[in-house]
Amino acid sequence: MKIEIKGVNGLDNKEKLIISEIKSLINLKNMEPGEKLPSERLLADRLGVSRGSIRNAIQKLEFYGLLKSMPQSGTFIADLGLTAINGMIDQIINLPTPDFKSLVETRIFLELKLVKFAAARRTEEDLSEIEEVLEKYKFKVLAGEDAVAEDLLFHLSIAKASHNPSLNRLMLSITPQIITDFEKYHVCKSNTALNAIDEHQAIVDAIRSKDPCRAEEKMKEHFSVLYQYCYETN
Amino acid sequence: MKIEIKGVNGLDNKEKLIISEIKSLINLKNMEPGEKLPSERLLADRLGVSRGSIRNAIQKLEFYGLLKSMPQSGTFIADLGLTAINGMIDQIINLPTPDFKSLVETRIFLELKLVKFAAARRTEEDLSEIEEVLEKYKFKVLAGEDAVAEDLLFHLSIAKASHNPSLNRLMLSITPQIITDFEKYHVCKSNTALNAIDEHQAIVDAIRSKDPCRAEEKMKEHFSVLYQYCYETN
DNA sequence: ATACTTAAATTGGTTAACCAAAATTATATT
DNA sequence: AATATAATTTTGGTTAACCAATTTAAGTAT
Repeated sequence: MKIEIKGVNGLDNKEKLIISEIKSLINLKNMEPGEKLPSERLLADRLGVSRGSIRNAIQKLEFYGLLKSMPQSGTFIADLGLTAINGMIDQIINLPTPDFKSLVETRIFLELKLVKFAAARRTEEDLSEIEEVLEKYKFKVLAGEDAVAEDLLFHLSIAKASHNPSLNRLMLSITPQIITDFEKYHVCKSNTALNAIDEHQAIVDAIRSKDPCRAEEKMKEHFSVLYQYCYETN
Repeated sequence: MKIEIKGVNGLDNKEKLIISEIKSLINLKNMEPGEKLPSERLLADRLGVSRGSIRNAIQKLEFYGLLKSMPQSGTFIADLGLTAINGMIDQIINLPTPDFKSLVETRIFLELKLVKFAAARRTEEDLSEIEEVLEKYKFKVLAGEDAVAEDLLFHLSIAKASHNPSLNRLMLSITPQIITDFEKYHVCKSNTALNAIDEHQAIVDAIRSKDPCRAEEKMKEHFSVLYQYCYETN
């Protein structure tokens, strides 16, 4: 039995409630940001839920950098000031689940930058890794087999070579959703197309030459079909 | 007692180990992606750790869209193919902790796009929300008070108006780290500067006029000092 | 044989008890 | 009185038992 993974991000109602309650408590106690949050036990008791639920909610807020748990010490609030904390939590709670178009838009935007950085900053090791992945991709395509995974790894290897962990992280987090949506909407049947090989090769050549502009240009060409799909419905 | 929140992202060694073991198990059993992961109990037993630790690791991978837990049913692997799963997990485990420069670079890159989208897509409601936040910012600055929080909320309100949840999410996740690093490195003392008011106002004007190019231009001006800081050390 | 019903087993989620490290308080020593 | 030391409390992390929904298997009537 297969199942669809969707709504990767986003919080369920219980998480939203607990996070909201935590926010209220921070305000109520007029806590100094940078100080400790009440202990998990106290929070659990105060909100009438288990510690596990509290820990789960804390982990979500840790992802956004608002909290940080220290073993045997406590959970600390980011030193942002109450106003900022409130504003951020409100936005986090109300953040809509990204739709397909947002994801595609983000991916194109991201990858055009990532490939520029990669061309500018790639090491010899990065380059050989990219080329290695490309070879595997070629092999699969020429064998007439499905090469979605190899295509994905090619793009991820470029993201890695960008040497910007922050952007790389975003790339990693939106990639699976895009891939699965792709297959759902049947947007891209060209993963096995032969011309994609040339496009990939052109990108690698630009990266090898350390030519950011050309790299971006070639990536844009590679995304042309996707680009149209994304903006024709505007 | 205050503490510094750092290394927001990134996994600790135990998490890395468990995730790595899960990867091995998926490969060992040659599991079909899209299918169920072994149950938490079985994983905990197999890896010699508690279910809680397994659940923690699963939640991390859920963030990257590789897994999805369904109540009373099981944890499902994203339908990406084994090769892709392996590649992604390897990259996730080895993802470096973003340094300050990466974050600043990402923020500038992000916000230049977010403000363009905001100018193109903002609703009347978005606009009045942005203007409201700006007024609060002005008030604080003119009163000679610290306005870091209000500055932050201004930028977040623009991010929201971009109507791209995916980019907005990234913006939210890097913001606290940047703010705290700012104060640490003393990069920007100009948060209370009067000229920042004019810069913010110019950005809002462009958004009101639905002029994406001008919005981006004004945002670039607003970031000029930061921009220099980010790239002068190149 | 097939379709339907029912009972047992499995699952992720929840709760409560336990652990070791850290922080705090109390005590002793100079 | 100030400082160092030891006992106690508090903390996040871990483990184990429990719950309800789901899934699977067995049973039964058609």
